[in-house]
Amino acid sequence: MAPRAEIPAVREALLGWYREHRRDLPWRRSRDPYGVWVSEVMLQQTRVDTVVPYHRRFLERFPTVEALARAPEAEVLAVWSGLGYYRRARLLHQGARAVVERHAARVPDTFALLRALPGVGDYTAGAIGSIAYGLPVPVVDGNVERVLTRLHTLRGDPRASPGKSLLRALAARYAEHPAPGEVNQALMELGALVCAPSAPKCLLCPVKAHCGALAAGEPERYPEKRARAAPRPERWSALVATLDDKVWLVPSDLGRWTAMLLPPMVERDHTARQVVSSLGMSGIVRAVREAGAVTHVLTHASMRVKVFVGELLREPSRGELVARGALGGRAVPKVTLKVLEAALGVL
DNA sequence: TACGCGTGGTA
DNA sequence: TTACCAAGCGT
Repeated sequence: MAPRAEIPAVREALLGWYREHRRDLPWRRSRDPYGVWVSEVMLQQTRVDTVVPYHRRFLERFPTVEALARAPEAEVLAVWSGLGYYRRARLLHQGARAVVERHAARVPDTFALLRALPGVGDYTAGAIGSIAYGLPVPVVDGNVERVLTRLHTLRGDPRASPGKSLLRALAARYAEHPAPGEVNQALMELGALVCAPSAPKCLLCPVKAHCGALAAGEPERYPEKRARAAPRPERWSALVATLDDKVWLVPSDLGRWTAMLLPPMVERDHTARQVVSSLGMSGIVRAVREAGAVTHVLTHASMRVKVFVGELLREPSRGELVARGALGGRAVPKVTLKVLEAALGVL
């Protein structure tokens, strides 16, 4: 099916708008492929405003791909702490090591070699390739998906085949241009600032004259994506055990926080007596009492965590005692901070 | 293909 | 408040 919108005309209007309205973002101030790579991984499923301070800190701490490759994973996770989707950090770290080993510490400049790096999928390979190296390759993220399905009135679920490959082919035609990185960023920027999921600002849109969905009076009908299941409720009990000014944390064996530091916790709705027994802490904690509850919502689960506090009688043989002031330098997810705050007051 | 993976912003 | 969902990836 031939798209209705004329691609060269849309692209020029889009580029003109982008030159005028592009946000001044840290990773747009240079084309350093490593800096672009870090930004693209951080931006996966994460808002720009959230990423900005993390990107700055990350590049201060790991200014080059070699510096990142040299670092222990725990340090990388510590800098990533709070950003979420921690597997991204592990894969970026593995990717940096792969670049040092396979490509003499130079971020590769072909789509295929980028795509072969850990944590780099079609989107990220396209973004690094087009933005850092000017390769005429497409990107299809949530923004591009929304902008192009609306412009070209593409029906059906764009995440399923054949919608996915049609969309990618269409985006590839937009990227056939001397400045593919600008075109790709312009498509994403329009999706972020104007062509929003709900209440799009069509009156301000530089390509409104070309938009099939607007002409039909139903821009919000697109994209026709499947609804996501609600997070399933989970009931947890956590025990915050203290020794002087330190708290006892253990490396998590949950997939979502593998090896990151959490208070001992169990997926049960327990009493104080039960949580001590269930966690095998009889004989090493005393004065255990309930200290409230916290809620932590993830994509696929909604955790309600009952928080218990107790005093350690001695140093445990596993896990580690961490001073409250030292949490900032460690690999600690938000749920740990929430539970500790409920147990101990403001950290 | 469908699911698991964090966190926070917005309506 | 609930629901959606944001510059996705790996399995």
